[in-house]
Amino acid sequence: MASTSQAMLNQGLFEDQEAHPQVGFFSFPPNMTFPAPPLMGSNCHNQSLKTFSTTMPCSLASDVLPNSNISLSETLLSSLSSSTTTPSKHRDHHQDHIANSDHNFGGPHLLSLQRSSTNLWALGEFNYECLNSKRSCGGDDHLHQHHHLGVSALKMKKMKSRRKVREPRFCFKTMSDVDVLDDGYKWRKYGQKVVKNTQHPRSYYRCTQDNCRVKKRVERLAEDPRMVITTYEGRHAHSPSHDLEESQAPSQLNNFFW
DNA sequence: CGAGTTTGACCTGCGC
DNA sequence: GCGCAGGTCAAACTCG
Repeated sequence: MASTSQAMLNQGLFEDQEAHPQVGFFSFPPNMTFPAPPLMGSNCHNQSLKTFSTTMPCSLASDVLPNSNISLSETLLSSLSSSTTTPSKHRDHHQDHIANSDHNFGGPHLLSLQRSSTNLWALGEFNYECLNSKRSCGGDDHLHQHHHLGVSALKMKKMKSRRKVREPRFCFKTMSDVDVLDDGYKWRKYGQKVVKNTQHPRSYYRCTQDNCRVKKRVERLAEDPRMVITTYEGRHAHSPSHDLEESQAPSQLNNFFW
C-alpha cells in the first residue's frame, strides 16, 4: 500500500521536475510513509490533481517551520504546484481543500501533497480544459479525454497563448495568533487585498533579498479565523537570513524548504 | 534617513 | 465587450 503511494508520489514529483528542472521539489525523508491517496471527490478540480496525504511527524513539521512559535501539533502542511493564473473558482477549491483536509484525512499532523494541472502548462495542456470547464467535471477520465479531444483549434490556440510556466507553490495551514510566521527569511509586504467572501484581508509579501523573487501570501481561513494560510511561491536563491546571521553552515532544511 | 507598511489605483485573466 | 476579482504597483506614510 505504502509503496504504491510512494511510487505515485515519486512520479508526480518527477513530472514536475521535468517541467521545472530549475525548480526542483523538496524531497521527503526516506522514513516517511505514504498511505493510499485519498479520494478527493468527483469534481473536476479534484480530478485534475494528484493528491496524496501522509502522516507528518512533528519533528519534520518543526524542521519546516524552524523559527515558528506556533503549535506544531496544529500545523498542516500542504504542497501546491499551482498557478496564479488558476481560475479563481479553482483557486478557491484549492483553498477549500487545504481548509478541509484535516477533516478529510483525519486531523492534524497531516501533510497533503497536491499537484495542480495548471503547472503542467509547461508539459502540455492536457488538463487545462478540465480546470476551466465546470461541465467537464464528471469525474470520469474517459470523459475528460473525450472532452479534451473535442476542443476546437481556436480554443487550443487560445489555451496555448495563455500557457505560462509558473513557480511551484507550497502552502501551509497553521493555527496561530500571528499572521506572519517566522520562517527564517525576511519579507517585505507589497500589497493587501480583501478577498471576496472573507472578512480577513490577504497580505502579499516578497522576499527582501536581491535577485530573490519568492513571494508569499498570508490569509486567514474564513471558516476558522484562528487558522492562517501561508502560500509560498517560488524558490529562495539564498539561505534564510537567520542562518546568515548565526552561521554560514548550510542546513538540510534549506533544501527542504527552498 | 532608510526600511518597511499602507492603501488606492491599475493591470490582467476569466466568466458571462 | 463588460464587469468582477485577484494580484501588483507605487506614492504616501510610519517607525526606529
